[in-house]
Amino acid sequence: MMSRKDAAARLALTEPVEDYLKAIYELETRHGVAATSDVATALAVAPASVTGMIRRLAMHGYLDHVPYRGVQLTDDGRRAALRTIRRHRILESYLTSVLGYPWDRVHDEAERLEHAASDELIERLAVALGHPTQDPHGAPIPTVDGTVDERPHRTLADLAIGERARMVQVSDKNPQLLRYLAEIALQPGTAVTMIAKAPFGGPLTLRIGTADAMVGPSLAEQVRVEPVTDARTVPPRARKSTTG
Amino acid sequence: MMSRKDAAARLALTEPVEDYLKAIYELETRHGVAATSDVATALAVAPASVTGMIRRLAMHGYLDHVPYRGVQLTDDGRRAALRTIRRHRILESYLTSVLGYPWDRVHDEAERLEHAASDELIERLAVALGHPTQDPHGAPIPTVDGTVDERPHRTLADLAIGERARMVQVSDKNPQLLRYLAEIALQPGTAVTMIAKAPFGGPLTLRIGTADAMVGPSLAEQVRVEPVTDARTVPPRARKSTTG
DNA sequence: GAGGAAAGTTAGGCGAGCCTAAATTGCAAA
DNA sequence: TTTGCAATTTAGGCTCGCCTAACTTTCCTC
Repeated sequence: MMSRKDAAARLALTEPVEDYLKAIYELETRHGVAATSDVATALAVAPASVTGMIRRLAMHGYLDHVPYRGVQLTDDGRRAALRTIRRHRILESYLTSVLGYPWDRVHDEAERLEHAASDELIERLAVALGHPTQDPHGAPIPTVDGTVDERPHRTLADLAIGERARMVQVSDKNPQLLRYLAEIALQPGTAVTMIAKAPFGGPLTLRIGTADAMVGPSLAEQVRVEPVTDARTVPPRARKSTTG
Repeated sequence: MMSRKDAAARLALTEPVEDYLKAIYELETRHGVAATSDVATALAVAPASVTGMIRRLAMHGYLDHVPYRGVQLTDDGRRAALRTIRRHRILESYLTSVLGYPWDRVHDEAERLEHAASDELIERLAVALGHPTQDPHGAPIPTVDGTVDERPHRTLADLAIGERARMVQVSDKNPQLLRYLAEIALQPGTAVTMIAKAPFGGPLTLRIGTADAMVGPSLAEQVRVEPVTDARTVPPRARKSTTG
């Protein structure tokens, strides 16, 4: 029998290890529990590989694992995952705000840099940005001590006709979607009004500023919104050009 | 028999591969040829590990290897090495000039980032810096097409008494040395005059600006200088504060 | 020229992460 | 309750990059 304390040395936070913890964290916040096969899909590896890594992560106290039942992050695991996510989002913010990257191309770059950057670098970037609270896609940036505001949000598809809302977030992983949103000028902070919904899950018509845009239902499901509480649109943070 | 063309696929430029090519390039420019044991020392691995990697690199056309005689980079190998060195030096420049890193702490950070950064990122940093030609330690930055000015320079220890010279370069790998140089205000572009040399390889006295500084002979050997051709000191490039 | 030290290579092994194929388990529908 | 499928784990194997130990080669000295 091998308890987590028998582990010879602390597990090094290698690139694969950080990627697993991040993926498990994201699945856990979305579905409450991370399934082996979902982790495998997220990381593009075989399910058997996930089982192997899960065993190592659990042995080192990052996960609680009940065989055949799924995994849960421990406090240690959650802390490690949030550290990686903070790095990722700060990097994305810096790349867009300071270096002029378009928002559809920052994900892959941040994905690689997040494993190589030191804590000092990340904090210098955060300072240069004025300690941003959201990344360019509207995702909240965890603090250094590991707290995040992961409120669930409604999607664009949930809006009733005539309802007004403000876009708050979109996944950073779909460049094509991001390019389309840039085209119709829909970004975090933008207010939208639902104009019309075609029946049977057909396209939706949105008013964005003074223009109308037609969007498919699958797109609408990927865009998160929140109610507009004040009269006028207020962007959640200062934003620079993301044209590249 | 296996020629380099039989290699199934192109060798991936992984982190170790880039490190080996860079180390071999640096040894080659210093000593004409890279010895297995010197590569091993530079990378802190066992000589047998170097032999193994050399075989792979030679098989893929990055090196010419004559067993027991040492290695030479091919054009492909030199190109790959210079690409990594360019990334390293641009990163060091950005970290000091834009993010305020002290020059004794940029090496390790750049060492990790150089493997993760995309070409696009490196070129954006170069643009932001105005296409610098030297890094903070005075090392020349290779161009995108792989050319560098690697002129050999005399060292501070070579100066005759009364001789005036301009510091051009110092290794980025010795933080302690770099901190001391910062303390006596000696950096690339600074003019110095040799005031006195103690006999039997004793300490040297230098005039830097209006102050005199005593330096050991081993330090003096690590600082490269060139003759001062014009009347006044001209820094080779705009420089920002490196206090951190 | 011979001998030995130093340098380089070969042999054999290890861990991390990945794979496929073959069990095993859990769940849901009949 | 049984049965079958989907999810998961185990078994066994691979490559990369590293190691130590044992060997070969080179080269320097006598």
